Amino acid sequence: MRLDPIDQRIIALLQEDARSSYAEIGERVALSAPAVKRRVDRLRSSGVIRGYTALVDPGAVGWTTEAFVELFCTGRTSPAQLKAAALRHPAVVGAYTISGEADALVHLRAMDMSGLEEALEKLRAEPFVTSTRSMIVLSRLVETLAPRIVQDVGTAKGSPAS
Amino acid sequence: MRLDPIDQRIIALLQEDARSSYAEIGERVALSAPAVKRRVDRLRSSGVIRGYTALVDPGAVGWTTEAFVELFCTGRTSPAQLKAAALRHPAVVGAYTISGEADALVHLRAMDMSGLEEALEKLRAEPFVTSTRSMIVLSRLVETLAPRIVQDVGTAKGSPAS
DNA sequence: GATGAAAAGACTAGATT
DNA sequence: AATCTAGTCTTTTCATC
Repeated sequence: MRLDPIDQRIIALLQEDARSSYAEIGERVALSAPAVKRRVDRLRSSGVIRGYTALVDPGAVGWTTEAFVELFCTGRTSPAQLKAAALRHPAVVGAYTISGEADALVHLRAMDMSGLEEALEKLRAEPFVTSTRSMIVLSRLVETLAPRIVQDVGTAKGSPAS
Repeated sequence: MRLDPIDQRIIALLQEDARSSYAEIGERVALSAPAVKRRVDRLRSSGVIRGYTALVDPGAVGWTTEAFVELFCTGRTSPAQLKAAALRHPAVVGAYTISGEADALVHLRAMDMSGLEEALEKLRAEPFVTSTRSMIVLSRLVETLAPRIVQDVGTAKGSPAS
């Protein structure tokens, strides 16, 4: 799907505040509210915008412990298999197949250290996991929950505009 | 700040769809719309809800390449120093101090491999970085952009409710 | 094909009970 | 916390470019 500059600005505005009104957005992109709504509807149905979410302070809701775990797997473990396993474990908030020594990297979040330990234990019990290497998060320095949109299409070379 | 079960359900509903109306939420938690708004306002001003954002498919906006990079730093590099550096680099979408061999883990997102390379190069140029170890993401299997809320306070032991 | 204008219905936000 | 009310927003329809 092709995104024109107005689409991009609308997406950026919705990333900043997903609850802003169409009228508000329209004001900033010089379009009427219905026109904005039509574009947003199209962006949603085409999958560019997957949804809207509230950004919640993990600590405030009791989610204080997290870790990144490198997974070493048996010979031929498929990404689909890994994905299915990741989805089975509710503590998994991110999972990626990666290059390098390990086969996958899993991002775990738990309420406390014992919860993390329990989640890790369950993960290690997966039949295809041969070993793991854990990196416990000591402090979260930065976390951009939504991918920032490219502001300058074609000119940017790997660095998102602020 | 204390969250009662209704607060938690409201948060969960807003995480599912940050654009749902107060009336809609009120229906599902058996409260009037104004009552829901008051609670949401309180959650926002107390910092439990930090904001609302649109979830955008990174690929759809040209953000196709990512990596996790372990940072090895000089003797005494402070978390504050790391954080400041991370914020200077727009490709950094996540940064954590960690236990284990490395001192920090940085999550990078770029438009393509050359963008990633460039971002990595800049990161390595930071004076406190002695070496790095990169894990290029081959495929994103799972990514829960918002931390899931605990549904059963006190009973859950490290695993978020679905 | 996309935009703007207008109208009906729904929602928000503040005051009151 | 619910109700009420005025003002605003959303959403559909329709005409226009």
